Amino acid sequence: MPTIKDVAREAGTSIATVSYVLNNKTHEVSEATRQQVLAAIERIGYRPNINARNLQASQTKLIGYAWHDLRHGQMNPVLDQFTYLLAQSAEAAGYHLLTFTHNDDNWETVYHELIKTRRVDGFVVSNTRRDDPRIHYLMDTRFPFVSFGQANPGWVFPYIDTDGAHGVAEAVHHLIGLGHRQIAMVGWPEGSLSGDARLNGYLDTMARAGLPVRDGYIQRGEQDEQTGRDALAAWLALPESDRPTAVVAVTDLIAIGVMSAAKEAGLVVGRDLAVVGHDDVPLVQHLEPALTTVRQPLAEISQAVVAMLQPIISGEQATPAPCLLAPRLIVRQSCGAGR
Amino acid sequence: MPTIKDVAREAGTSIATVSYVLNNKTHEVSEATRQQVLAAIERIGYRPNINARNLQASQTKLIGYAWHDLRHGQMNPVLDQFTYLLAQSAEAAGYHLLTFTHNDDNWETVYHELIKTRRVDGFVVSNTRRDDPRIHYLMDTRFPFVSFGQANPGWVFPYIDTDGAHGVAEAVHHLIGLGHRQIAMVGWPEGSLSGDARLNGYLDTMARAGLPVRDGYIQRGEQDEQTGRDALAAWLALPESDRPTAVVAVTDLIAIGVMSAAKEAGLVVGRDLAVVGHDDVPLVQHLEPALTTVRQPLAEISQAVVAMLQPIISGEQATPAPCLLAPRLIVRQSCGAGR
DNA sequence: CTGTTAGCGCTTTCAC
DNA sequence: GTGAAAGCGCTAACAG
Repeated sequence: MPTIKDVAREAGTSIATVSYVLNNKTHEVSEATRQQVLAAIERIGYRPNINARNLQASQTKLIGYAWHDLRHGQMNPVLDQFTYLLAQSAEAAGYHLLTFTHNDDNWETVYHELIKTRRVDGFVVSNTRRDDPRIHYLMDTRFPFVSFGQANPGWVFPYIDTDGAHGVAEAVHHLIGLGHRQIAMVGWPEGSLSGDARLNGYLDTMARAGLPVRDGYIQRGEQDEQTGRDALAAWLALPESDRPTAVVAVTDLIAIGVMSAAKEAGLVVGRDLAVVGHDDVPLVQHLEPALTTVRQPLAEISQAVVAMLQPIISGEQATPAPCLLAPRLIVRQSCGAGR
Repeated sequence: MPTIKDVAREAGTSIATVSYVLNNKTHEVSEATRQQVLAAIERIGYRPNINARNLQASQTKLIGYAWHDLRHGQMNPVLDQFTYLLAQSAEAAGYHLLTFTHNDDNWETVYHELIKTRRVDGFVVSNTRRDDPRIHYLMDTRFPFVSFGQANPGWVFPYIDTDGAHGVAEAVHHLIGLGHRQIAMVGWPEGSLSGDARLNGYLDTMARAGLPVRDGYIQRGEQDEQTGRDALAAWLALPESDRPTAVVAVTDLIAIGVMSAAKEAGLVVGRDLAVVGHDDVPLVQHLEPALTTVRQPLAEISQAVVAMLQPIISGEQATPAPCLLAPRLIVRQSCGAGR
């Protein structure tokens, strides 16, 4: 592999000069020598050794990103997509993603090792929760990081997040615009950051529109299809005039459960019952009817995360202001054409 | 951040001695000084700078892994899972995964850059196909890599793969053992490496068992639910006595299509029709009935891939012998209790 | 057994 | 405008 020395010899200059044409924007090099060096580089196919460069600059141009846990046979299309987009955004900014894994027991060691050996320049953490120990740890060590997702209201740290309340609000507005007045929601158990945000979006919008949230309109459950089925059963158990004509689900998977159960109960989704999901995960566009859903702006988020991380890494700014990005309602057929 | 110099000063030795206790297995250091150094390291919380180490060893301890393409709103739980396990296996071997992205146009530049700048020590490539240009390119450049998946029969390169034929053979055996004689298969369009392997497993086993593969028993289609639905429709169109009593699908998603359509046609899966899927993707254990399926040995594969890559990276072996790993049949309820 | 020293490949002062 | 040289933090001959 050719080094900078080879280029210098080939171009008949010193290695310093080669280095100058390679990167020193301010340092002037005569056009003649510049061309000479460029030609030499081209001729021998030289590319600077990143490792050497990084050692000298004491950086790595690597962003650490912990894999979300797949152990429980679950899946998380949103995070898969996010990770992919994050890799892209990082690359666009001259970084690469170093993905690593850890479990509940050893996570601190893993982060600690990555930091102390200077393996990465910073971290991106996702899948956050209240009292998230990783965020607490990173705030404590003052190592550069940005979070996709919030933690405790009082904690001051840089994050980007989807404006969950806004997204669901938009969904509810859409349903109201379609003529619905009896709108229900099925969410996650209390205590989830994004789950609560989405629920608040529902509650706020209903309140502002002067629509009642009747008893039983709010159902909760884990992240699976069954939760949607159970919710529908509960709604069906209400007096007929009280039953919701439209429902919004905290995720697509739960919306799928609602739809399946509705079909089995003889309802036609899109006509008898409007359903809105959340996340626009793969395949929901192929459901029958295609699912109207709230799509998180993952591409924008991943870009914002990287953009926010850069000044922190270069030490320009300790804690940039957090930022919520608005999701977008993707209207398909599951809410029909209105009442 | 403390460096080796700080440790040396703290321990009252030379930096060489510190380096010796840190890693030179053969070089003897007196127990007294060793303890001294260890204590100093502990005291100041020193960890060797990976970058400096790597520069000196001209290595990176990074394995490049290109993200599978998620652009088309599809998902690939198998590769998600594999990537996660690969990261784990890499870590166990002292490596980390550098994940990167590329598209059909720029892939060569991306690989070239990664290689020439010595960003990674080697690659793992997955999602391979016949005439795979990435494999061709990597064979050509002689840069260390191992593939999860095969390419052209004539190409000599290191790979690990699932023994697709074996897995489906096991599934068919299982069905035969349950008393089935009329077994059909729905696969991918001709030309897919793993699709063809799985189909061959079916054909071979049927032939050896002396069972006929009737007209229409082999259905094909893309990787979606509809393919399964179409297949079932085709089988239902056969004369009643010719209809398959059991079917194996090339993937779980297609099996799900078969099951849904079967239910809609009034069949009870597990009693009227046995269904076997492939891959054991998340959620299929929660189907009704739970899907019997062939699970690829992804953990073993990821370990084998890393194990195979190591000697190649260290230049010990250019092309280790490829290796097929047997999948495992996960028996659940979708084949019932036998006829 | 321990220390001195020469790099790994690059960037960047500091002279010329 | 160009080059010599001093590191970045570490490893590994080579002496002693």
